[in-house]
Amino acid sequence: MSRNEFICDCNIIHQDVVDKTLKKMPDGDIFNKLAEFFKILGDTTRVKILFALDQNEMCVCDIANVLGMSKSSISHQLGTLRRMNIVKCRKVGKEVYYMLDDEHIKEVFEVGIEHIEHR
Amino acid sequence: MSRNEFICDCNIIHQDVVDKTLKKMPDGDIFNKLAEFFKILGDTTRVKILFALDQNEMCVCDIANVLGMSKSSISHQLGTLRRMNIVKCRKVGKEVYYMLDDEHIKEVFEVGIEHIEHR
DNA sequence: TTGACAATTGAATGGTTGTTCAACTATAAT
DNA sequence: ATTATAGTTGAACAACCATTCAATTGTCAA
Repeated sequence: MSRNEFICDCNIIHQDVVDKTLKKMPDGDIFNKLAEFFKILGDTTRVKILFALDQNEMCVCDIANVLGMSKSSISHQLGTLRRMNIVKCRKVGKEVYYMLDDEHIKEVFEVGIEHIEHR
Repeated sequence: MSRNEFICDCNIIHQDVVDKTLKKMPDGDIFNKLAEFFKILGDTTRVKILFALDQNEMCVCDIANVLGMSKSSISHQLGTLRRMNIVKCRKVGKEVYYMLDDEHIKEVFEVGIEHIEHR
C-alpha cells in the first residue's frame, strides 16, 4: 500500500519525478496570488476597460460609452480593478477619472496576444 | 437628448475622448480571446499544473500526487488546458504524459509575478 | 479472458461571479 | 433649497465553473 493512498486515489508511477517536482514547487500562496491576478484579466469587460485606459485616462461615463454598457456595471468592475491595484483614480468635481496603476499590464497583454496569434 | 441614451444609461462627458478611444479599440473578438486565455490561467490548480509541467513532462498520476488531488479533477483540468492548446500529451501504454505546448507560459508567469511582488 | 490499473467522461453539486436594479451619496448649477 | 447628474453600493438573479462521484474505455499482465 502506497503511503500516498490516503491523500490521492492513485498510485505514484514515478516517485523520483514526483519528489523532484515537489522540491521545486514554491510556497503555496504564490500560486493563489498568481491565479487571483490572472482571474482579474480573465473577463472581456475588464480587458476592454484596461485597453481603453491604456489609451487615455477616462471618467466612468466615458468608459461606459466606449464599451456600450451601464455605468453601474463599469463601476463595479472598476472597483474590482482598484482593489487589485491595477487601476487608480482621481476625483474632479462630480467626475472620477481612472487610469492604469501598473506598468506591466501592457506587457501582459502583449504576451497574451502572442499566444493567441501563434495558433 | 444624447444619441447614446438608447444604448447607455448616461451622457457622454468627453465626446472627443470617447471617439478617439473607440477608433483605437481593435475588433471585438480579440478581447474575448484574450480574456479566455487569461481565464485559463486564473485558477490555482491549473497554475500549479503548468508550473509542474514546466519542470518535467509528467503522467496524470504523478501530477495528481504532486498536487495532492484526485486523478479525475486533474484529468478534467488537463482536458481544458489541452483544448486551449496550452499543453499537449503523448500516450505510452496505459499512461499519458503531458507537457507544455506554449513557450510563452513561463514569460506570462514572470510578468504576473512581477506584478505581485511589486506591491 | 479475466483482473487490475491509468485515464477519460458525463452528470450532479456547491460555490463563485458578472450584470441588473434600486437606493443612495456627493457635487454643481439654477 | 431644489434639481440634475456622476458615481457608488448592496441585494438578487442567472450563468458559469471546479470538484466529486460513478461509470466507462483502453491497455497490460497473468
